[in-house]
Amino acid sequence: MPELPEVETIATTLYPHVRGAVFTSAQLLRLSSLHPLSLPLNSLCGHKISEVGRRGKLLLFKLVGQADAPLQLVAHLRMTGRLFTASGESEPGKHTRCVFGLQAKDGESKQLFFDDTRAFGKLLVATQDILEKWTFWTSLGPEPLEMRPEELLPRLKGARPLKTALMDQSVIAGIGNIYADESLFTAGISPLRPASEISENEARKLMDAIQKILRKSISQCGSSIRDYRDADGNAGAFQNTFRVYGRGGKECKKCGATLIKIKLGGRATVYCPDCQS
DNA sequence: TCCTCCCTGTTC
DNA sequence: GAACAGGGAGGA
Repeated sequence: MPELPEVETIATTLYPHVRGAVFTSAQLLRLSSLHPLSLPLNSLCGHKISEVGRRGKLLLFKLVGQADAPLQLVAHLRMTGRLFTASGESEPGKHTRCVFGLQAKDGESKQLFFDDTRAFGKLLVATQDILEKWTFWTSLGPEPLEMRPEELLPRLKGARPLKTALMDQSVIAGIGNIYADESLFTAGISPLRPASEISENEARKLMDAIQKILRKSISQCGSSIRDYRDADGNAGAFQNTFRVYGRGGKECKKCGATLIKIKLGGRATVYCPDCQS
């Protein structure tokens, strides 16, 4: 499920395939895959891709048009969304939600596919004005890899569990279930601790852990659970180094205790009762 | 602030 | 044939 490291990997691997390409067509195969605030997909036609980036878990295509307001194509992949290119004329698959026609820099025709098995993902074509009407966008928290260690503590407010706060995209952008559990284990802090009761020292430790885990995962092209692949169809490798995520009931790799699995905010949560307090 | 719903494929 | 996976929207 694409979180920050996976989206970063997709942006990096997709960019060489689409750099300088111009949208020539857009076909939406499932209405609900388009965000309600979006302009029609075919407003992209004639626009050239200048950059592929990321903000939190959102994948951003920066576009250059003729005269009108600059557009961006924003993709939220949620659990099972995939973006990849194909050369020539490929047929949409069972789970293809959108197909774009592209004319590459060298004149070659390509396609950009948005596949999404569970159809939770969304595409959004937007001007800056539209983005500013999207409260999720305007309330996105800072990028964890650009935060200083002391920046986390003041953002951890309220009595809710620390893990719930970490997954709140307005607190810090890009962290989902996997990296929340893994970061908390690395920092040695229980996911159940009330967010507002974290000490300055613990918040620094947690920020360090988050950055370490995210960087390590990016260096291994992310984690592949079931569906995730980068734009070249390759799986990541970070799932092989999970210490708690998906390991409920198994032995803690550090102390041997049995890892506890609970539900927190409706999400599976795994932690070590001895290593995390 | 917490719960349910959205989706579909896989596992129990 | 039910439980589970899960980010975010929207409602209680």
